[in-house]
Amino acid sequence: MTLRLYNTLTSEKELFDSVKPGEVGIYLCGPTVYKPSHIGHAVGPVIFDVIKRYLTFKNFKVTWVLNVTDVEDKLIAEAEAQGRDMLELARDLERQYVDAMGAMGVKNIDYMPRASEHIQEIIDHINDLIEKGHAYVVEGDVYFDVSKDEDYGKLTNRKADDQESGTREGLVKAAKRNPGDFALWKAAKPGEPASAKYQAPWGVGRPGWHIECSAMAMKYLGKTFDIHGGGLDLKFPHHENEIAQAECATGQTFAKYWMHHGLTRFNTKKIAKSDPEMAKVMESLQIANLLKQHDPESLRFLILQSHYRSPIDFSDEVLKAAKSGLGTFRRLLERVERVTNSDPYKPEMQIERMRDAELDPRGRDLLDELMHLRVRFLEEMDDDFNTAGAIAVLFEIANAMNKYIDAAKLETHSDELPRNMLRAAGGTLVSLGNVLGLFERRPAARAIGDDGKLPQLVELLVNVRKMSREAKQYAIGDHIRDELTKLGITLEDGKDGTRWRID
RNA sequence: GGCUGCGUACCCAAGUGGUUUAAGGGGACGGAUUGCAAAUCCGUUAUUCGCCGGUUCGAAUCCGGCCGCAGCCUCCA
Repeated sequence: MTLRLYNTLTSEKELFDSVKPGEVGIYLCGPTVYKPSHIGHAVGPVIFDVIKRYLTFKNFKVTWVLNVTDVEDKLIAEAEAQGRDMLELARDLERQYVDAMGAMGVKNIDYMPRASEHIQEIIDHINDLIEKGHAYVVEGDVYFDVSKDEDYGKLTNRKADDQESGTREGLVKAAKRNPGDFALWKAAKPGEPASAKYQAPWGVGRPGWHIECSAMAMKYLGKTFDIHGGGLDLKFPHHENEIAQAECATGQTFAKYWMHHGLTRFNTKKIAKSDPEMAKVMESLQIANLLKQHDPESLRFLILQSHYRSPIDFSDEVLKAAKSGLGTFRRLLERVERVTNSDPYKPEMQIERMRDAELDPRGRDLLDELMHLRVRFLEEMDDDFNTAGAIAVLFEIANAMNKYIDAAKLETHSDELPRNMLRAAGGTLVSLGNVLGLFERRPAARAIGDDGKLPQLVELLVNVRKMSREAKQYAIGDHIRDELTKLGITLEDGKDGTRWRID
């Protein structure tokens, strides 16, 4: 099975062939930490987390770099507005970002370099470009000269001349040789904080946007590496400029594959801080706020249920649908746990290891079906990381397992053979889910009240209800159940008694 | 004006030339099960893929035109 991925550079799905055999280097553009992150910021990390998991699953040794830009104009302005130190504010926001990503299961980042801690590398990079005639100094600013780069525009297929003029009006510095030239270094302006001032050979100032990424990517991954990713909105100018800087400096290919994920929208509009309409809902779209009301796995599930290149229209409706869908797996795993008496979240068995002697006819059928579904899952992932297709397969696996439990009457019979088969099936479901960062642990019971007495209270009501039902006083029992349902506690009467769960 | 994408059922969404007279999820409805529910299982919900033409033995998938939506060209994941 071979992995294919869509390369923005060629606008085609290409066969994946790593630069170094068995190793993969990935660079994802991370946040500029000047405002709390919103849900859209989670999309890249979640998808690339899956990409790393899958490549690791395919036995590649993966190095994943996600940068933090903490020296930047808007950050300076925000710190100024809040009367705080720039780097202190940056660290705060970075911590919030890391916590939120961790909660959503993003845990495989190898390096999170900060721009402020790579000033020397940036200066060296700029120096290199100046020496090679690709950049020039004007009054303490350094600009990249696009006219000296024949390949400029190759990522987004654009020529500087065709771009709408006027938008840059007032922003175009007279000192620039071409309107498309961009800053590699910005001279310090009066009143700017000391933490944003660095000494460079051509004067005091700070890096321009773009240069930190090519400098840090090359430091951690080498001059040529495999995958560079980011949001669609970064294609131009950010990634175009990164390519220009890096390739003019090294004379070799920067990133082999460019992957861009779709943008998160709200009411079909991109989530953008500068949009006044969006400003009203921004707060509710902050990850920290969303995590207070929704469990992180649902958010992750929602993101992965569409293809990474498609936009996601975020809303309560889609979130609710994602949560319902996830519930199917959670209930199934609970069922597996009950029936097999083993922890499905720590799988010890997989279907691949089942032997014929351990199977009855029904088990054999399930095994065949699951083997087939497992292959389909991997095929979906091989096809440009089609997580939506992969999740569809997981649902089919869940259906097959539920059917098996029903047909073999595993909830009322205790034959060891089918239970083992179910354990293995659960193991495969969970380990495939793990490739997507799902089903990593038992969902935490929602805490309602901190005194821990809730379970006892529910048990009490369940018992009272049981007594009334035994006395055929169904009205009382139904009342208890209905009222609990209203509180978000669902009762399920099974053959072996009543179970309950909190949604 | 230039450059990108996208438009699949009530909603979300996969599928980019035949293996699909279109996966999967949510919702709704009907059935099995249940005292009744919930959960689970079975079934129904697109002969059709924005519209119009073209290429082809064959198109949701390729080409052209039109309509609609979004992104970039200015900070942006």
